[in-house]
Amino acid sequence: MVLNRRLEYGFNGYQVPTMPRAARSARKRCSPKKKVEDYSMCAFDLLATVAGKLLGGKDTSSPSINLSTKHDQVATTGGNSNEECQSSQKQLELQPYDQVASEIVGSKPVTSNDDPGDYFKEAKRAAMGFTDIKVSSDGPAVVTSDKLEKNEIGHFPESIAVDSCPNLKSSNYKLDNEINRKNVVELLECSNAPQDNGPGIYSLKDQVVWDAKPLVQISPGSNAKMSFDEEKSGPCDIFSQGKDNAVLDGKDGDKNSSGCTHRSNLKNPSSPAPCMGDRRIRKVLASTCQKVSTKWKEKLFPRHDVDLESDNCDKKSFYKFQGSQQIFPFKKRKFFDLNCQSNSGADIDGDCSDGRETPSMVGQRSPYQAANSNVKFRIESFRVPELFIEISETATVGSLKVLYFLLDNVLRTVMEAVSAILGGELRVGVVLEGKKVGDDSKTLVQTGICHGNNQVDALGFTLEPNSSQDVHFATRRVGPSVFHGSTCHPRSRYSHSRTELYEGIFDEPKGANNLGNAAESDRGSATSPTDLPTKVTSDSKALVPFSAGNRKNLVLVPVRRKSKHSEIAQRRIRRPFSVAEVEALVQAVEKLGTGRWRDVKLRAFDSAKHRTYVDLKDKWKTLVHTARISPQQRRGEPVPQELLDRVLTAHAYWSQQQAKQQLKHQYHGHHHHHQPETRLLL
DNA sequence: CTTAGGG
DNA sequence: CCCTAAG
Repeated sequence: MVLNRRLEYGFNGYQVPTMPRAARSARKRCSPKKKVEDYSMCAFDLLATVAGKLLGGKDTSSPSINLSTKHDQVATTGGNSNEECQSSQKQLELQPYDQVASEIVGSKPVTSNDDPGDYFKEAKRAAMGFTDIKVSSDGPAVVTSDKLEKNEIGHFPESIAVDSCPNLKSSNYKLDNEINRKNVVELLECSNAPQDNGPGIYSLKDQVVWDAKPLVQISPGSNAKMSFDEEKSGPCDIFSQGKDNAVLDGKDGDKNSSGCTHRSNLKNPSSPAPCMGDRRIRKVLASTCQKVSTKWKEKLFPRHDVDLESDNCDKKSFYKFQGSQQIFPFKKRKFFDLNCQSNSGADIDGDCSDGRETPSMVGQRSPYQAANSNVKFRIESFRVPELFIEISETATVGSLKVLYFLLDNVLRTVMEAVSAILGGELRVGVVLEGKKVGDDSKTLVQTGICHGNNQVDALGFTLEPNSSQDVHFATRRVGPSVFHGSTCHPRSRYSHSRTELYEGIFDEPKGANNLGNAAESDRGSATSPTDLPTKVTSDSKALVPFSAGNRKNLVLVPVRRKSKHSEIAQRRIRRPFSVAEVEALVQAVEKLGTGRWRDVKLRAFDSAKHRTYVDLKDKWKTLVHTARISPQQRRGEPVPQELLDRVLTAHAYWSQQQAKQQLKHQYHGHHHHHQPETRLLL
């Protein structure tokens, strides 16, 4: 028995802060709405990119970067700040892809006969687009999680400082301390609302961060100064604010970007972060992302005339760098396909089966330091997308803030996700009608799973951490995710049928159809994303992104879904109404009218779980429209004219009734109004 | 939760 | 189909 259903993935429980309503509406006009998961996914994507960039290095020897968070004040003073690596720091380590691949796929072939746990684990991982990621939380690192736990705020409560190499003059790099930062986000939000140039600064988030298009590149190799010294200015300019104008002085012996041969054995936490030259963040206009970059530039530096092209010498080295590295096609597309699930399902095909490409470890590493926490984890393999961030050499601190914000967010998201997802073993649970099916030895029949359709609908899977050492994650961070509906049992090996998992295959009831009998999946009780929780709910551990005087900056807020089945909303698959359904609908409406969709639903589609009253209402709407247009303009399965005629008739009738009712009310409301209601009934 | 409409 | 303001 095979029940293909769509699986939904996401960073359970995490939401990306939303922007103010006003900004939202503005943005709405320009870009399609995105859902929380999209942001999360994108964040992940971006992070992958950034991390890859940071971690990458042609010398795949042992590139690694340190991601550490400090609890203490992040006094980014002098190169000294690098005392960093305390025992508790995060370490990302890149390792040859193949090695990992074999570990994931090879050594643990997942077949239907194997432990479902592995199966889902892989599926989940794949869905996350990190098939090739591996995290090991061994070593002294693990210990650190405790600290995090203690922290009320959550894992990465405090700001993560994107620390630069020692070369960077701390005096100028006050991003962290001096800027009374209202937090980048806040700045963004406040400063935004600029003239109505549309989305305003928010587009930054959208374009740069979440779109995951290549936009940011961090090129550690050069010591260019941040440039972009913006002119002061414009209202939209959030970068030129008072002291924020300090210009980063990235001076130092610059090595050409490609040349950073850094040594540092990042693996050794105690050793100062190797700084390959200065860390420079600059804008890059990769041909592939030119458009985006431009956009970004426009948004961030509205009036800046900086000519990216003429971005001096660095440009040269930059391109060199770029060229030398292998751009890894991050199958973003695929990534999203998995998540967004095409309705037709046709879009998803074998292409996904090649989930593993050779990771290109490219780029140069730079000390990348996050502040505050002490959890360590290691990424042994990382898929590197294309390119990213870019900031000029003379950008002001203000602009840095933006970058900071971006990176911070991304990093956090990734770290969280990685930790949560890969930090521990995952356990698969089977849930039937809300109850867990504990006995794995029972047969499907015994548990009733293979029975009626109802059972099937009630079948779900949970994926939850199983690591005792990561209780923290298990309890708070990762709400059990639920794969709503799925195959009764994993079939075939994952590597080949992976895509099948993602397909929400819905076998349309052909021909004679049962308006509702068919086992039809339903998106389930997906909870709709809520807006940014700016408040802490005692049990959700959500954070207050920013509060005055609080350095803690924005973070992804863990949100506990009300539903135990924490799923991320996903657009339902399209299920065209069959003629039979239309027939049923028409009949019901003829009887009940057009204002009682609830009743219509109960009357004619009670058993069709996937047809909500709203759906029925919408269908009626389209039916009316269809009936009014010429047959040539109609699409889809043709609806008998007879039915369409009835639709028009019924529609006319009930519309009249409705008008009648309204008039009646009006009449009663205004006793002086004596217009005979019948007058309009003609 | 339902309606009613716009997207 | 989705999203939501309204009721």
